[in-house]
Amino acid sequence: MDESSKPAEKNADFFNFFNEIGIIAQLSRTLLEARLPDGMTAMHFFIVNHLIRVADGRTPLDLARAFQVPKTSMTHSLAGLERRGLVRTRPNPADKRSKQIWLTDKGRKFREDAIGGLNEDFERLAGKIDRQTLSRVLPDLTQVRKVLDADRD
Amino acid sequence: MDESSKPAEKNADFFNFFNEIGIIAQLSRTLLEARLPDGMTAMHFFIVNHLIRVADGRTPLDLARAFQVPKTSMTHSLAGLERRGLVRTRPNPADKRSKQIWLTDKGRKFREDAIGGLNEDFERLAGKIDRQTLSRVLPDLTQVRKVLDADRD
DNA sequence: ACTAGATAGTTCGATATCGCACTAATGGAG
DNA sequence: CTCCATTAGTGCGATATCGAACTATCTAGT
Repeated sequence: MDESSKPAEKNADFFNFFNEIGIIAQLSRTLLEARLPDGMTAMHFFIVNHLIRVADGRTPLDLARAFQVPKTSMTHSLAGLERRGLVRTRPNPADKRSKQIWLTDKGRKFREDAIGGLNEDFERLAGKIDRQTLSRVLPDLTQVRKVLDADRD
Repeated sequence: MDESSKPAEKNADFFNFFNEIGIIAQLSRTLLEARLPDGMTAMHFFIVNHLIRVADGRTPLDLARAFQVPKTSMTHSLAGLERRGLVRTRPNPADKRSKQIWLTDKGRKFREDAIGGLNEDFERLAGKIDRQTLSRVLPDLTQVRKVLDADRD
């Protein structure tokens, strides 16, 4: 059996790919969090962003599923957002066990400020990362993401 | 000023790129952690893997820099590895403030077991993700990673 | 050699993540 | 209608992350 047929060699591309992905994810998360008010996490931003991009009034469980986190984690993150006045909670009229999460004006402003800051970062990076590179790679990333998403069952 | 020249539109590629990266990173981290013994984190694996790929005897600060985490976090992660007997700590002969981290046999086996499990995952995914796709995208990811890495200063 | 600033690591406190067990409400089978 | 399995959310405990402050040691400038 020659060296290159060992699984470790054969799967080196997977290993390297996920390794680079993980590093980029961490560095970009750091960029994002540097643009957020003190004590706010990337998850707080993701939740607010999701509520704008998809729609207000999602339930905590909807959000937990959207980000693939346990519902107890979402309870905690939402408590932080509510304590800071970025979202408001209403009982779900269709299900008394459930809640709906609505953005406040303060929540919308929080997102706009963060995105404004990020755009500064992106302008700076645009000199060193070709936008074409990103758009060329994007479809492949999307495909990988979909496969992984479908695989988790 | 037309719509597409607004920063939000102009930087959409950055946004989408980092968004996909973040999702893939989280899904792949979940895959990894499912292959680790109970209570072990992805960071534990990364540290052990780094010690094998680069070299034994790194200091905690070396490791903290390599993973871009605060040194206090590294102290904690290393304590977990040492408590489980996967690494051993020696005083650094060249600097009495410092320590060296050495792998134990148990640590090497821990890594091999995890990689063995991951290879099963990769074999399964190889049916749905073309290895060529990964190797095609890899150079671009590496470039982005290097730019981000150089940018953090 | 002395001293001041830098560096390696830890401790501590605050917050985040997440599994388990619990309550309340729902909804389907009979 | 009555059960009871399922579902939405929370409380709690264990562990993880990380900034601030601290100790010990090193090093550069004089």
